[in-house]
Amino acid sequence: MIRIHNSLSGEKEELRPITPGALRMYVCGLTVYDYVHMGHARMLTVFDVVTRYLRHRGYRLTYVRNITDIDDKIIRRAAENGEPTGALTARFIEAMNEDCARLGILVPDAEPRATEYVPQIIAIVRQLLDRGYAYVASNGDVLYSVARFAPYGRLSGKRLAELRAGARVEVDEAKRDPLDFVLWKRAKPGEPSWESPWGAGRPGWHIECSAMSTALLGTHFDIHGGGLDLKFPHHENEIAQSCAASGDAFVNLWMHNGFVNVDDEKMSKSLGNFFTLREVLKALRHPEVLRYFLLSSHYRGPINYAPQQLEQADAALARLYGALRGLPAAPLAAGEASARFHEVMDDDFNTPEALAVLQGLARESNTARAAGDEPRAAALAGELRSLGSVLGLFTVPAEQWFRLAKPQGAPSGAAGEGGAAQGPPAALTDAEIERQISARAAARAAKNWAESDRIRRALAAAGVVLEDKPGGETLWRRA
RNA sequence: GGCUAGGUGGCAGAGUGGUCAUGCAGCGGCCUGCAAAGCCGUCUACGCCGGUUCGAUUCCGACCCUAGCCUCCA
Repeated sequence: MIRIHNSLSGEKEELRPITPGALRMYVCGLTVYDYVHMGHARMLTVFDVVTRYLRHRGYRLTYVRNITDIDDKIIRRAAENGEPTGALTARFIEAMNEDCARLGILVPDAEPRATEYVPQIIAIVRQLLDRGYAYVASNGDVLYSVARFAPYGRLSGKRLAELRAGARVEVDEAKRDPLDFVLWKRAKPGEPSWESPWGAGRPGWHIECSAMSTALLGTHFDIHGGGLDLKFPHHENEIAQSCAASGDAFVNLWMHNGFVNVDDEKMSKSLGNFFTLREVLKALRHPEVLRYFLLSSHYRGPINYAPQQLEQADAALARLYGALRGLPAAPLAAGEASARFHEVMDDDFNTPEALAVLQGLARESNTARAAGDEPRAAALAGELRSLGSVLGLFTVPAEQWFRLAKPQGAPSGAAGEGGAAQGPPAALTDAEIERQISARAAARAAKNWAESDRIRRALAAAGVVLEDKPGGETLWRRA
């Protein structure tokens, strides 16, 4: 039984597919006017693991993740650049796809773009007008009348009166209620626009998700996800729109991933503590290190980004790869660890606990190997490998993993600081390293420890660490 | 001000009414020509004050502190 925390009830609930054996999930993706940042990376990774795990559990999951390719920020940025919005968004969609591929994010079953669903958006706006949930304002915008939707505020735990009392909502004379939000925005001169029954305009900020999820998954589906910051008002408004338009239940489970913080504050451009995925990845041995880091805390809690944390993830992951190294691929034998792994993952995707299970498996396998019980070691390593791959780990052959170098000069501090690189040690090629190891092996055979140690020190200075194995074999890794 | 999450050992981070999270770092041991890796052990953790209980880090109440949302945001 899989239990998932539902933001709507604030409690863990049993996952009960609307259609037996199948699941439909919609996740709010990116607004494409800039590069993928760490917050996006967490959202992408969290729902990637959700997808992988639910499929691993046998569900036929349809995963839809939208792309917002028209909005104020896009229009503004395109204007600043002096380029059409389409050129801007095409560029950043491509960049996003590159970043996702590097991070090992599975491609969703559909990635609808708002601009491709304008007819569906217009249809749902019309429906809301027909049903009396929307009105055409004096300025030509079509607005949603929040007061008409009784359950408004249920997801975010807010009441209309409280929200109004917050008084931080801009007063807009065209709105009957300050909390009413735009469904269809009348175009200003020079802005991209589409023809509609209410004149040339473009979709509001929230309606695209209602239109696209309905078009691709139907009016009632299983899971809707996104970052915690979308809970209000975006998801609250989606509920208001979709439920009002269809009269159906809309979404069974709402999942929200926590923020990426820096120095315990939410990452944001205004604070200057903003990191793009690209710059973070540049400092890592492999993107899997970031995945390990992201999965080492629970998806709902905050995660604090710091270079030191990535170092720890690098070391922890190396320990796992170390257990995999040098063992023949063994057929999977699902043991106690698998049962435990499923137990904790079934409980609202407890990835930190799942990683602890993997670490335990590594220790057991190492112990068996040290005792000379290679079949058992191989079986445990096989279990480790197969469970890890459910989380998207172990995409690199273990031997190769240790040949990956950790780049120098990790980005720390505020973005933009281009820390001066320390004199990087001359990188040795694999072949050169192997040659040195052969020379050292000869010295060792002659019990010439001075020469043997000299070579080892020289390699160490170049960032290569040696490990002599019992059989006389010497393994190496880049520190 | 309203609402919502949290405060765990040097660091990160799970979890539980009474045995161990896990990883990183440190220390001791085994192993090793010496190392490294690995294994074993170790380092008196659960914000503060009350309450319930045979027993609370875990349940209840008050308090302090932090973060987030209430405005675009993954």
